Amino acid sequence: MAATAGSRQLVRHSWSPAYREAVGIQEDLRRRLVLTDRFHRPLRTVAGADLSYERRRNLLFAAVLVFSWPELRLLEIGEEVRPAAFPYIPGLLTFREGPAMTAILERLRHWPDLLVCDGQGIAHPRGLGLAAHLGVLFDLPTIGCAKSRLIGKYTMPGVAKGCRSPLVDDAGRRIGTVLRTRRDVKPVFVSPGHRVGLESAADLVLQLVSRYRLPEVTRLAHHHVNRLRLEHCPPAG
DNA sequence: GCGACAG
DNA sequence: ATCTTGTCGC
Repeated sequence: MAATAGSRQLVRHSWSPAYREAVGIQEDLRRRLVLTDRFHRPLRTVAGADLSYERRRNLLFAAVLVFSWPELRLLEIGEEVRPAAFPYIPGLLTFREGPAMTAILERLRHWPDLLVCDGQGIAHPRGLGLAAHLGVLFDLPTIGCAKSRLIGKYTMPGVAKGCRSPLVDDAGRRIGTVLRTRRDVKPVFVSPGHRVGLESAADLVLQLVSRYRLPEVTRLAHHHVNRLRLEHCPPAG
């Protein structure tokens, strides 16, 4: 772990650690997490990040889309295409997706006030899912909005849009919110990343939702990486 | 040993 | 995440 000058990423570490080393990195970065609302300034821009994977060529297609807040006008698209250099291991997703995401963040011209990631925030075995991890590396306010559970217990929230129930860890501490973003549709799992409180994380995600299950910023990022993949890997070959 | 397991 | 065919509904 080292401090860095001349870049937005304030902390650096290996992106190809052995399992035990990766766990150590997460445990270390976890101590730097800020779990209350500490935005650098009032919200003016919000970004969404997502990634697509092409098996045959082992390629990752990542994108970060920056939008104005609250109008959600698209301001910038950051992209990165590169080989996957780390396998998917539950609990170590950041080591697979992190390199592409950090490369994009380093190049953005519009630095977002908030980043929403497709994955967990603190709802993670060591309290440092993808969103929390990226937040600490850049001291960037982040929220994790995952489509399924990694850890934690919960009761299913009501079927109406906006219904929520707490996500709780084994020690009984609250780690996130199971949020119904659309009537009768499977809820999302929201947890704070960095510099955002538990309640605010769910509130913000709900504000970012329109008529679909996922918040607009990650939904559009998802669309974008799929387009990006099709450009590089046309259906036929 | 078994079950669980973001993307 | 991807792969993969059909199916159901607005």
